[in-house]
Amino acid sequence: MNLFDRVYAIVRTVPYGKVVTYGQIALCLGNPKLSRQVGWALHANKTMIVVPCHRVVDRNGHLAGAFAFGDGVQAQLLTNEGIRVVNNHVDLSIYQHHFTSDTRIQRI
DNA sequence: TTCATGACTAATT
DNA sequence: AAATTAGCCATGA
Repeated sequence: MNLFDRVYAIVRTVPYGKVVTYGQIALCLGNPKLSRQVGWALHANKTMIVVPCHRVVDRNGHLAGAFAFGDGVQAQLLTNEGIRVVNNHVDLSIYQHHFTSDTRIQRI
């Protein structure tokens, strides 16, 4: 299975109204150093309708740049899910999704 | 095979 | 606190 497909599979598990970090996904892939490839996978993602890549943010809760979705689009999508987005930033302590058992616990 | 690149992260200025 | 540097590694040329 491709790295990309694994990334998509993980991202699809993120529930409505929650977000995850690239590092978390990388950790689920087995190597926390893969965070860049995670972002790259999402960049190459053509099925953004199926894969909720707007729920993926960086370690600080900052949204992706405008180049990825279009200016303000990701913020709007997250807002529609009930997530408070301020200045392209979300509060991870509230909205970060906690992966279950089979995945390692992410740093807080 | 070697080189450059990137939706990242951590450490240093 | 903000900017820069360095490490990371799967792709594509």
